[in-house]
Amino acid sequence: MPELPEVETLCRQLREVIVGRRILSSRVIDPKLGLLPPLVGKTVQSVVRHGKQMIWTISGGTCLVFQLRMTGRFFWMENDAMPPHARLEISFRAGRLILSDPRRFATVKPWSPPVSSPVPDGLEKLDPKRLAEAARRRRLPVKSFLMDQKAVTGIGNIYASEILHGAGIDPSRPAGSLTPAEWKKMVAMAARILRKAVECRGSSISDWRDLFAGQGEYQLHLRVYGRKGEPCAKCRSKVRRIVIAGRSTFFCPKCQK
DNA sequence: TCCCATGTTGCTAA
DNA sequence: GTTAGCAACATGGG
Repeated sequence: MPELPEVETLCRQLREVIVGRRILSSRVIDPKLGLLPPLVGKTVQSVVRHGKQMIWTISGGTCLVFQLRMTGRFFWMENDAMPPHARLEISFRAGRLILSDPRRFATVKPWSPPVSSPVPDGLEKLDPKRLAEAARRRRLPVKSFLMDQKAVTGIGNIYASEILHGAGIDPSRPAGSLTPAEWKKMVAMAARILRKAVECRGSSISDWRDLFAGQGEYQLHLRVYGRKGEPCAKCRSKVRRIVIAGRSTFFCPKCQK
């Protein structure tokens, strides 16, 4: 489920309620999630995002790396209710944090050193020249390249379609065929769209909810994703749906070349 | 019943 | 080495 804007939203909200707070108890409800080191009495020192991963630094030097995959969500609970599909519960003085995950794809892993990565993040200032170089001579569809977490981190299926539409680029084009000007446009659109989506606290197209169970609003701004057969916002041609690498891909055949 | 789903990994074959 | 295609993971909604 969550792509960069959704994970960023959770990180920002989590910082408000758990950073600097002591853990009173922790309980892995579904062991498929992963095993946790002892956390009771420790403090959450920081919550950062890299791509779609969320990384907590815990006092004493441990890091926890969360991957929410398709349906993982965090909920902050200040009463005794338990959301459905709860997989992990961590209690603080002010409330409980629940990781809920219907499809059970989410993972958490302890990690000893600080997590760092040379892969540029979609919210950072991407460098069009670096991207063009990484894509050079590659024939895979540019949409797959954008979603390759080893090329750029954080862009998933929804925002890939949106960014390509914004940049006017056909998602099936070989990644290596884009001109420097097209990479420049792509980087500008990625920054604009992802920033706006973060401001909107993500896209609630089916069931995404933020830490406080609120809906995001970016679904109201989606131009092509999920809009098969509807008129393109730019040229009124019909939006098409195709499948690339097994994933639904939405684009306008007239204004994306 | 079937198809679809905001993700990732691993295998096989071209 | 690169890429496409597929299955797997597991569950719920239309």
